[in-house]
Amino acid sequence: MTATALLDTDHINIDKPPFILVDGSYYMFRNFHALPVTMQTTQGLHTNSIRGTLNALKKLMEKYRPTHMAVAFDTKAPTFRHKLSPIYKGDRPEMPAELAEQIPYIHKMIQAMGIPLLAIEGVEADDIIGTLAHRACLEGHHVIISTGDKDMCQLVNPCVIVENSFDDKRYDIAGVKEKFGVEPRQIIDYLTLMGDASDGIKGVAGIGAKTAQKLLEQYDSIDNILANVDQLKGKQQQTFLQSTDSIALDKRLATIITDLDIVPDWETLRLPTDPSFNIAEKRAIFTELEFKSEIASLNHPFHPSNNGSFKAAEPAQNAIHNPMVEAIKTSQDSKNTANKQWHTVTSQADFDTLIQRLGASKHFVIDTETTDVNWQHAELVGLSFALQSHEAYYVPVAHVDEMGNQIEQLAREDVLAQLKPILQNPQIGKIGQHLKYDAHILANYDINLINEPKNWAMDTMLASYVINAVATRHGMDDLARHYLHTQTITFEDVAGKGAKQITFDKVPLTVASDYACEDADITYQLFELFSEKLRAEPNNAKLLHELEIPVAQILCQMEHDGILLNKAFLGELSARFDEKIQALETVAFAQAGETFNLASPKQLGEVLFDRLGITGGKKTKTGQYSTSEAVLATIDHPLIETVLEHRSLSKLKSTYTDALANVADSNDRVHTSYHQALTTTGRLSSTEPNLQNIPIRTDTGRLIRGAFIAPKGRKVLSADYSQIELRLMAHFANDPVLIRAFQEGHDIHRATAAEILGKAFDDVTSEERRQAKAVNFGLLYGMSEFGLAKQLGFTRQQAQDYIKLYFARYPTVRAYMQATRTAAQNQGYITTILGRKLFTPDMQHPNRSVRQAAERAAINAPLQGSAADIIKLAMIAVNEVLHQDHAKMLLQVHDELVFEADEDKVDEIAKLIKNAMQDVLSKTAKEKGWDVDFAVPLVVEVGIGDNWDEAH
DNA sequence: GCATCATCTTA
DNA sequence: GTAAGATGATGCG
Repeated sequence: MTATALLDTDHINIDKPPFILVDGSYYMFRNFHALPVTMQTTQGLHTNSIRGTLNALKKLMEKYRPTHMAVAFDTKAPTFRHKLSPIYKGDRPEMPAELAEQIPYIHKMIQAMGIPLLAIEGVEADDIIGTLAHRACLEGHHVIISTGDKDMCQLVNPCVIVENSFDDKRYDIAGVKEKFGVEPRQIIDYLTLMGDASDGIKGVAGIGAKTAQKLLEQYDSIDNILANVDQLKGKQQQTFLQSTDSIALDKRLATIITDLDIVPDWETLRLPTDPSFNIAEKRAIFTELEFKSEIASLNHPFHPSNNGSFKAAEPAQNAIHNPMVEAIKTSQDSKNTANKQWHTVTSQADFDTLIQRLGASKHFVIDTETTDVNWQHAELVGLSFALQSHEAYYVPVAHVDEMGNQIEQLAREDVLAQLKPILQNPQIGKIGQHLKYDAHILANYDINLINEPKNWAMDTMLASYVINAVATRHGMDDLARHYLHTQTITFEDVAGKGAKQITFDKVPLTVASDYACEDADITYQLFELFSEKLRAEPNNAKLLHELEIPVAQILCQMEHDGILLNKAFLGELSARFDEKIQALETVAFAQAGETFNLASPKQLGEVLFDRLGITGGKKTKTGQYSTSEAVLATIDHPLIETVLEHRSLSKLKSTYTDALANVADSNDRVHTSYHQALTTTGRLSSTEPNLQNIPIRTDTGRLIRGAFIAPKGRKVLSADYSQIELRLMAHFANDPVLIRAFQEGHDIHRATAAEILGKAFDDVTSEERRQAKAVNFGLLYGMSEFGLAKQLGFTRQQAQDYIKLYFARYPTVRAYMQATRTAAQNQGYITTILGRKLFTPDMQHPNRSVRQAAERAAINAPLQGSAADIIKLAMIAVNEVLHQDHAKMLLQVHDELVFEADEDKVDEIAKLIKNAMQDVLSKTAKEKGWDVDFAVPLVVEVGIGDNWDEAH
């Protein structure tokens, strides 16, 4: 019996929020198949179904603001339908393990959210929903059943609507008619006639959706069809007569029960109205699931980015939303439940106590919170501290309320004045995550954190990098996840992202304090963990304290100083380039016979290969024509030269002349950022702007280097290591021929050519030298004959022969390459000259090309990595001999250091630098306890000029 | 508004 | 063939 007959719908109050009944089992399955199975926590728990179910529930609650709700689930226990029919749902395959593991989490999550969950052993979710919908109707509620199961449409009546939040389709009475062509009350018969294999309903043979619809339109019900079976045609009549038994069974299977013996207690189906309800449980489960935005919602329930968090319905006119009060509740709660002691320090008395503890400590964590990731524009907003795990302090110094008004807090200058002696005292070690940034910020307030390497007890980012550069990225959130299995509150969680992001001073204080305290706390926990790891591997500790930390402090100084630009000159170049670019564009359009965007590879490809009919176009992996220089160079057409020149000038203008002028400060100095924990080999990288890829190869490009100058009375000085990676290869391979060539100071490429070709050194042609150079570089990059052939325009056979010849002359090099490969394969890492372990993933990868790429990287890693070690050490050595008043180290470009130096002392300074750099292994490394016996001389070439072009 | 692709710059 | 970062175009939301 369906509910309709019993209903008197006049008393239903549609102004009240509807009672929402959710088919939990449907959402669980549907989301599992709809969302990628790659959604997993770092622990490998699949979360696609959990995530999808959560989103569906949130969407429903947002939409209807219900006061009452229930989610029903099937259980594993057999139901009466199983007893009725042996095939009922019998064909269904075993539930995938990836889904099964999610079920307990889905249940736990729903319960944590305070949503009534109904799962009754031996009862199907459909029947629970049917019964509750029926009861709710009788009591005058408007009901929405959320499911994608069409069977449920039998429950639709004037007060029950079925809705699918997957496709947003709603079925009221008219909707059901439109979709199925029958009344909701006929759905059971409709299903019985046509059958439903997935539900074990056999149906009547030969009857599908269309016939079922037609029959029910004509006869209204199966009972009536059977009563008039004689009217049916021969075959159909036969089938019906034979099917009466199975029809009866199918009908029972298809009928959703609406009168189960369960009495809903409406109070137990009421949703909580307080967003902080169960917050600890919510936090716990979302943390375990690594649902960052959900955690953020808990921390900051009224943030604009938080549009999906659960907010229970309340009459709008009564709502007194006080974000601060709510935020305090949530953060208090989180502190208590996690058993953490996080404090916000706003009174002088509390701060005095903190200062006392900091001053008496051996070391502590410090972290600064600011208004900007770029230290040049950042304002200090607060500082957090940790002296032990699970305890942290946040001292706000420039927070404002949502109106932008100052809030009660200690004054920034007072706080900093009291901290300064402690922060500058190297006897009290500072611990931090990416301390270079904090050092920049504090320097802006005249506090010097880079006075001595010892002042930094640890930088957790650098420690992680030294321990294993590739296991994880080295941001704090990554480290917390990887090493502490903790999902932290991210900055985006508290401040939003993109255009809507707010600055940290506007984040409500309690939320900000939690975030900042967590950072300090996590950093302390990482410090303890990494200290342990570093004790186990003393060379890593040495790399951190004797190499990376001193380098970080030097980089801080270099970034702070910045290099002077000749902005007027850059402006001239821009104008000149622009003029030429315009002219080239006109020419290109004439040559192409049409106008198009020259900067668009897509349009250019179409013009060249489709319209001008040029053949030999190569496609990129996305299927469009490649128009890279290498491809265009093989084409003979006047348009090509124009395009290439246009491209080259556009590149120079947009990437260099325009961009550099834009990032210069008010004193015309540019401050790059060096990233010290990014590359897989130990190299630095440079961003905003990247000053490690300033042009030099072409004359036009090289002009840009002329814009890097020194102030009046100073010169630009450049010092670079000559052939450092090849020297390292000679050393590692211990190759007598190469070592002798370096010892005798020969041009190494010419010497290589002479050796391979069996010629006298002076008889080597420039073409032969070029080829030898390509092979030498190829070796450093783990070359294949294919790659070499491409580089030199050789056939594969020629390339193979050439390599063979090389290895015949340099057998030790071949042995070294093979030994590196083996080491990477067997131990999973290679080591650099200072013993840095560089892990080599994918050496056993089943995909051949991935594996070969890994092998090439493994061959290159000790060479590039050792060169990186050497120049880092050189920076330290040079810094020790340099007088800050007379010269500044400004740039590092992998094998080159760039300085500005007083003109009258520049020759003397050049000698100091050259010697410090050349002696870095024989002297500096040894002083710091690395025992390196380097077989070839390190040679440094120094240039001096009025700009970087002249100096190089 | 944001992510990805193709291209080009360096050591 | 190694290691990086920036740009404009393009396509998705």
